[in-house]
Amino acid sequence: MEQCLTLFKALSDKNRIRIIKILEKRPLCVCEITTILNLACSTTSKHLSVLKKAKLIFEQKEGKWVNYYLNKATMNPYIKEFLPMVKRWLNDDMIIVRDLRKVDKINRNEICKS
Amino acid sequence: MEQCLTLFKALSDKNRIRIIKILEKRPLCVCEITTILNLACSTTSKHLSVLKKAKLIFEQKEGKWVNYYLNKATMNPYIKEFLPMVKRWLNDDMIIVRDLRKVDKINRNEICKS
DNA sequence: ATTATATTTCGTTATATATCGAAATGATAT
DNA sequence: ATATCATTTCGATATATAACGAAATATAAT
Repeated sequence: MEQCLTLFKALSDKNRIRIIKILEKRPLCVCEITTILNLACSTTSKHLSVLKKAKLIFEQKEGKWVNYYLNKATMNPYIKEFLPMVKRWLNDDMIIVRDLRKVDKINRNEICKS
Repeated sequence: MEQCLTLFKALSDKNRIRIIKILEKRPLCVCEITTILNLACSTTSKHLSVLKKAKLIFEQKEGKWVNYYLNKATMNPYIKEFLPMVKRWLNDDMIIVRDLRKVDKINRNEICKS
């Protein structure tokens, strides 16, 4: 039950859904996600920790960056069913479409320096 | 997006998940649900309105009672995928098992009078 | 009509959560 | 070693939500 609740709670925030949808495209670091969502990076970090706790994503360090990956290969039965379902959802949503376009354009070497 | 969020939010509360799970067994009125969950009936009513707003359930009046039904025949694509999934989940959960047993034993003519 | 029962609405309170900016931490490059 | 950049943690604030009891509403029974 707790696992299930953690999963639903993780997905019951617009910005966290946006994160899941952009990670479907490719892994991203915190500052790329921050730029796309237009949030404070501390806020993005918090959202990522919620998604990580729900086992929807995992992280891998790459130098000074922390890359976040969608947990597609999970053994967790809930996530295993859930992720493919969410993948089919919201692909026509204006916000999601716009976010996904940004993923293509973004370059991590150009953003966080400012 | 809003529809999707409303759905996830509706399911991100333990008592509302419990309601969905007991309604899988059969339609129930507010006072039956209130007894099973052991809440104030105003609280139950509020949870039901959240689930109704998310289109997960619908109501039908029967005299002084209001029966709530799981919206199995919905055309809503999200709900259509979601309900069967939730139906497969949590069937071994202690709380759910206990709730489902209560559904069998409960009799609406014996409860709310007190 | 009056009473009883079921449900919803309203007002209040306590708790949870989203957000930010500042400070702390970790890693790289100079 | 110091400076720089990325990320996380912390503290504060604003908003959302869950819960209750009391009052209001709706229906049924007397």
